[in-house]
Amino acid sequence: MTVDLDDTDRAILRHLQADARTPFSEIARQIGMSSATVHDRVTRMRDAGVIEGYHAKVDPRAIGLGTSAFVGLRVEQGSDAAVDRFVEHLRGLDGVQEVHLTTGDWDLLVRVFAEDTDDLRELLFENVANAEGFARSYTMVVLGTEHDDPALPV
Amino acid sequence: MTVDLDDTDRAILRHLQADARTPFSEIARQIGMSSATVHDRVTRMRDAGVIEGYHAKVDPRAIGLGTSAFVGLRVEQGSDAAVDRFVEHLRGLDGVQEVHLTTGDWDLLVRVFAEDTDDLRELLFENVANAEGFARSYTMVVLGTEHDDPALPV
DNA sequence: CATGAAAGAATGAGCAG
DNA sequence: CTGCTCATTCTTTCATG
Repeated sequence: MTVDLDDTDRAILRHLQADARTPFSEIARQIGMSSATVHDRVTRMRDAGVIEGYHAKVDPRAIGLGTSAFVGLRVEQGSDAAVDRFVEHLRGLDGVQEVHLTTGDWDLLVRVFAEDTDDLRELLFENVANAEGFARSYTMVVLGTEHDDPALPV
Repeated sequence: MTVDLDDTDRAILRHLQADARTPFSEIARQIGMSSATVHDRVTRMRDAGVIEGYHAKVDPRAIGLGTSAFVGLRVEQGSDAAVDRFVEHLRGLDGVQEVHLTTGDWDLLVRVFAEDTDDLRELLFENVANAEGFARSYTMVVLGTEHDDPALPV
């Protein structure tokens, strides 16, 4: 699971995190290596699971998802199995982007997207609060995203 | 800001969200259009800001970031200017990936990555809690990410 | 929105340090 | 073992209908 990465690998990762469609030849030029080498390193990092994928980042508002929120969720009698079943249910819901198990007041912290507050209410009341195992929720509506850099510090 | 997207655009977005390096020719084949058309649509959506970018998704653990957390933050006398200054400070910190303004108990909800709990403590105590305007924080350590789909439902 | 052509990139084999 | 050169194939890109 742990992978050895040298400075070359890290430089490549920085480029691909910033723009996953940068031509390998361009990355090669910038780090002073041949594109074959870049190709090689990238292949190795994909195979090793360091690079999990390449994804277009879409503006939620542009596709009509103007509302988003973080929702803290508590599951009844937070047993492992109960939480698992609940997570499975959440995973199937449109608009649920991330589900995290966390320490603190809730068992789960969930990131959701919705068209508007009506849509959000529907998602929460009809699809989350009605689910088996649900105990209570705490919704933090996102008023603004001030920073969102998909790149990790490599 | 609002852009009209037809079914073709949406199909293209689904492909690029799932794998941003899918050749346009392959997308074209799957949606029954020429690659020139796909190229055209993609260019338009990039220019319109619908597609904000393409990013490699890197496994945090593979690069030594085994710990992550959501941190709720309260800013002293939560005036706009005070929050803005605080956000600016957070933006400059390594490991701070997202900063959201939210409703609820905190002014800000922040997603952070760290090497381990020691590194997380350092980030929070030395770089966040010491900053001007800081009032209090509430840290939710991520014990597990059960779901993390970068694709929005288009 | 498609066709077709020109430019450029990805990919893989084999070679060199 | 790691990176490079080279050649093939495939993709991107753009002018045109």
